[in-house]
Amino acid sequence: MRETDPGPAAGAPADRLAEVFDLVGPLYRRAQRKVEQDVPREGLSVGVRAVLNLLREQGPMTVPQMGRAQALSRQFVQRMVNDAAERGLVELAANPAHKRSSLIRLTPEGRAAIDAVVERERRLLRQAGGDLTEAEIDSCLRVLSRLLHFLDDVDMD
Amino acid sequence: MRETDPGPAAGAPADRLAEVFDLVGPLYRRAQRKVEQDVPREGLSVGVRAVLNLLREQGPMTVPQMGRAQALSRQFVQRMVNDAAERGLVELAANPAHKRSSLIRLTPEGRAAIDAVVERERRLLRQAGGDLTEAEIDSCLRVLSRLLHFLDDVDMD
DNA sequence: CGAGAATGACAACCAAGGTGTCATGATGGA
DNA sequence: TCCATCATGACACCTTGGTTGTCATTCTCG
Repeated sequence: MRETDPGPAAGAPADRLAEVFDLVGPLYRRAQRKVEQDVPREGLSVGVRAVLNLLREQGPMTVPQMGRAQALSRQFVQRMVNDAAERGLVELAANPAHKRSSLIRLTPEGRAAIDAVVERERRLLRQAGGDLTEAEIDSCLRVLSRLLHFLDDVDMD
Repeated sequence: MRETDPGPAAGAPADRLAEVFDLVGPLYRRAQRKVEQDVPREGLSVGVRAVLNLLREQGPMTVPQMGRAQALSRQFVQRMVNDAAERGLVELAANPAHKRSSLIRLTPEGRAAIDAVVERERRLLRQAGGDLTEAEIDSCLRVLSRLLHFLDDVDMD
């Protein structure tokens, strides 16, 4: 009767991948809520947190680079960076490669702020980890990265 | 110098879990964009798609149930359901368990619409699947579910 | 039966994030 | 070297996913 019959086994790989797909939404919302209720302690917003975290992990980079890295528009990242700069969390550094587009760098205050946030998140995740094995988490990372890169360049039909 | 030193190995489980955490944002955004550019063919919005998909997978349920299932507010789901109902994609069915809160059910049109969407998504995901093994995807599902349920009940601090 | 919980309806609101545009400055090719 | 072009920053506007708050109703259960 139905044209697509997932069946009780739900076996095919693409179907399981679809399950992953469906988990992303709820997960994102809850994660965001957690971050939202934690991050204000340092006076950050979710967007600013994302930017600082990126800088924390990848080192100084330009605004457009960050946009690409996080799948966000250049302009949005710019706003977050400006906001962070006003609060003294990041600063501009000369970019040898491009004169106009300066590198954004964490200030000591910025580093302290994002470190505090990340540290709390990790404490939380440690609890969540439970009996999950490294191998499982690695697989998860592989799957998600694959999905991420794939969604990046493919257009739907 | 830094209080949290991830180190080059990035080994500890909680750190890897943090990586998963960080992937969720970009993934969500790209996934959402894909869905956004696909879903209008059936005249759906992202929110309506989520509702229909839920009904498709879990069968008829009430609005509050759906909200809980997707980590969305009751009211938001209600809006989506009302919207879907206006378009004839879902219909109300008497709920034996609660007289006031009716079960929401897919109409044939609704089923056709969501099936079409899901089918296209699956075609896409099949491509994305590539050489990912079932086992990897399973691990991924386990990790994400764990994370999801954990974030659900725990409060920060 | 009465109190309190659950539901639907509706309004107000918030914030994430995108888009469009402009001016300016960088860059690379003829 | 100069010009066409691209990339960047700045700013305004908008969309919309999603929440919160409130009220009236209805259900449920002690």
